[in-house]
Amino acid sequence: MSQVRPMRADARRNYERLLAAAAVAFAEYGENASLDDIAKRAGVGSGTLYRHFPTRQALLEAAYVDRIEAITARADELARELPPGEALVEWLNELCVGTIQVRGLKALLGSAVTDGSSVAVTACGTSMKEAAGRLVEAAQREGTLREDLEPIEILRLAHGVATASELANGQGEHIRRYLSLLTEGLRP
Amino acid sequence: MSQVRPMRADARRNYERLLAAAAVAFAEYGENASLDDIAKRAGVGSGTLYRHFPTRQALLEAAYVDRIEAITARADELARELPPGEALVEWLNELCVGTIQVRGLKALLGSAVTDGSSVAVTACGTSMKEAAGRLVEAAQREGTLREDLEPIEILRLAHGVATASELANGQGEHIRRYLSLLTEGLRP
DNA sequence: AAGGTAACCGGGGACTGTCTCCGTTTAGTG
DNA sequence: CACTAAACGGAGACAGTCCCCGGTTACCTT
Repeated sequence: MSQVRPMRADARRNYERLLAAAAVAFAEYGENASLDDIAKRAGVGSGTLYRHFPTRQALLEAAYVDRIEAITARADELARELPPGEALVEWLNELCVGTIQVRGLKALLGSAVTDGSSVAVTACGTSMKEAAGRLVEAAQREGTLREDLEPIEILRLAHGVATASELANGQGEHIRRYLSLLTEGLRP
Repeated sequence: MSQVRPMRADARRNYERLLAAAAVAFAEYGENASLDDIAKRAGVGSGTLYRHFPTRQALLEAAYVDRIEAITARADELARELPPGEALVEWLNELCVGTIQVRGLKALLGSAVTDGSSVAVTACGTSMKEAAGRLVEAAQREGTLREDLEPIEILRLAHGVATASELANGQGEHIRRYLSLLTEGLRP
């Protein structure tokens, strides 16, 4: 029932070009890069862009799937290398760093963990939740993480930490500090 | 040396109208409300708007000064009613609620605690920092708050909590929970 | 190999928003 | 009342989003 027919050659070519151009543009100008400009860079008309990617979100997600995959893969890598609690914290740290440094990624990850967000981002949203879920469960089993925390809550809190750190200086220099404030609490 | 001459009557009138229209528009459409539309609602030309408020930030701040004042005043009120530690937490909770519920306020408060933000928001930024400073210092003296925390860091973290809570469902229902996760830490 | 057709392309154009410029109006003064 | 500096306002230049549809082309079929 799904579209059995493969993409026509020119369609696929333009799709790839758009993706490449989008990655460059989002990295340079952030999530609000001009879509028409992206189309121009890719050497296609804006109509073509909007046909392949109906929304900015769709393009954003497509341009960053590989990076999302890298992040989720990193979760399992850390799980093998470190004790559960440390693995989780380290992963959250790297996640926050990526969120801030890769312009445009923040918007994507944000809507990925937003309740009731569009269907378009469900794909990367669920894989992030699964990756977080494995680390969270392991840490809870180990006894270094509260039992009542959902994986998605951890992701949201990480997003909050990234936001707070971003306010500090735009770079991610305060991530480790704010992350440890979160894990340790604010009491002496 | 400052401008001794008072505003011309028509100027003041338009200024007030713009402020009122801005408050309505920001509340309705959020921080990205159309500025030309605000001018139209106020019954003035867009040139007049831009003359009185050169940037969106300037208008945003002017429209919400009273609310900022209410928030800072609330800090002292809570300081009188509750023990320092509880006063701080309660204030942060109310701050987060306001941040989320009053559309447009988030952007303002965000740039108010951003390092190296424009001079335009310094006014409300410093009064927020002072209000937070009083609560923070009292709590630290009481021994219920880490010594190494700066007031502005608390404000940034509160912004992060508001962001995380906003991701959950758009309303502020998770604020109390995320705030207590922050104060208590993530360990069991 | 040629031809038919569904899929695809591209950019023109309508729309919305930002922000400036400058001719016109008006409040306040003497 | 007249004069002037201050303030007004809206047209218009510019940029971005997104749709629409006449023209093109890749991929079948025979």
